[in-house]
Amino acid sequence: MATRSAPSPGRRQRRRQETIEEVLGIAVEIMTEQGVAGLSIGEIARRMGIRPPSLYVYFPSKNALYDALFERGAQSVLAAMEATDAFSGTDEATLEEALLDVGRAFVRWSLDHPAYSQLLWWRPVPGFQPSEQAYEPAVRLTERANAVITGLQRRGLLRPDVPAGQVYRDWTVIVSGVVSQQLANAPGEGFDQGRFTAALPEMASMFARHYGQPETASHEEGPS
Amino acid sequence: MATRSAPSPGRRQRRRQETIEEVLGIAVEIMTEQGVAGLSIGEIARRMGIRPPSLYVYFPSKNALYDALFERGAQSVLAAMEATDAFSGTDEATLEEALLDVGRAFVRWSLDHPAYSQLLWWRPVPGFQPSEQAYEPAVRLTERANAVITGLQRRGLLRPDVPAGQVYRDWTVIVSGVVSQQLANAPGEGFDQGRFTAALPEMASMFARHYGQPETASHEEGPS
DNA sequence: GTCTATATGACGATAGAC
DNA sequence: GTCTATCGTCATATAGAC
Repeated sequence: MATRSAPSPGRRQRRRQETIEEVLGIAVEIMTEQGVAGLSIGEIARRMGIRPPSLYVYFPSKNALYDALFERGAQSVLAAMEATDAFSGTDEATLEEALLDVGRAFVRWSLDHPAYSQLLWWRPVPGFQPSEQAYEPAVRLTERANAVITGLQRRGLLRPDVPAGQVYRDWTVIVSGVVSQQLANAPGEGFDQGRFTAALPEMASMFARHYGQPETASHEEGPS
Repeated sequence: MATRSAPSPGRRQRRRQETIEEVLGIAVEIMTEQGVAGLSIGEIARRMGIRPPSLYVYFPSKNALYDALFERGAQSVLAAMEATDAFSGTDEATLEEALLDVGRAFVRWSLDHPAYSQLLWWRPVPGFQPSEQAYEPAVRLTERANAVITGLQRRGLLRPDVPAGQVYRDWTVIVSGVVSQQLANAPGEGFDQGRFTAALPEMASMFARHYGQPETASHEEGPS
């Protein structure tokens, strides 16, 4: 009898990866519509035209699926932040500009990806804890953001009497407050129309006045 | 045969109310342990020593239970805020003191009631929308908080060129940012040990400097 | 009025046929 | 790799004992 020739390992793996991507994409769709906790294996299978057990070939459990989604989201926000001027080495911006730059990028990403935001920044899934691997991009983001603050400090743009960690913490509080208020109270408004995102510029101005180095320009403070 | 005399309506209703309170208390316990979405009718019944269907005598559905919890939580936070100096008429505080007072009270309540906080400020339950009745205390809280800002404005403690609504929005952003960061990243630390709650005083100071009326004391500006 | 007993359908998950 | 069959648990609903 005729035997179908086996597909090459490369092709099989590529096809498998395509299916995994399809699952993740549909999962994000469902989470966006129903909330993160509203995701169900059955609904994914229904939309893919397969039976629920078939999904267990790609993900051993629902939490493993959440883990893959967490990692994907963390990579996405990290990439979005790396693309900002403030994150890419050449920063000639003022303190206020740099703060507004990173704040805007973070808030914009969060509102553009509300499902990922809920999964990453809140804990809506009872039993789920992200694995170390899934969390790693988020750790890198924290490190990079801290490095930005340290860079501002090195350039003399920050008050010397305040530790960089405090500046990081406080700007993080403000930015996450904007995200949290906008997502909770008016998630449909988006970044450009958001009544809370509109607070960002004034917040950056206030923050820069408070934590910025007053007067003294930072250029050429070498020995006279 | 002996017939048990029927309990008086008053007694019956009191007993019913006690049971409802017990259900709500246990529900809060479970939500605190497992997260808001982790609440289940079966677990409540198990802890009460009854069968799940018995609970439907008191609540017609799980969402009705969430609704009662929402209302209870909203009443609780409203009461906590009403107890602050800033909310109770006699406010002789400075702008910074008043802001810190309300911010501290709100953050403290939120950290003391993490389950209610998730239910009230985020939307962790897929199908649930609070009823108007359940939401009413939250509306009152917003009105009262806005009135506090207006009162500060009337006393001349706020910059006249900034609308009161903006001051309300921005202080809300900061306070909710503290809550969100503390609950998401270190929920066990509590108010007094919290690494993010520690940011509140400096935030109030920064905020008061930025939005406060500079110099000019507000006392006796009548005709000379 | 309050409970138990019981049933339905959805869910996450596993075993095994093909 | 996908299916059917099945399990245990969940929210929910109804019937009926007491």
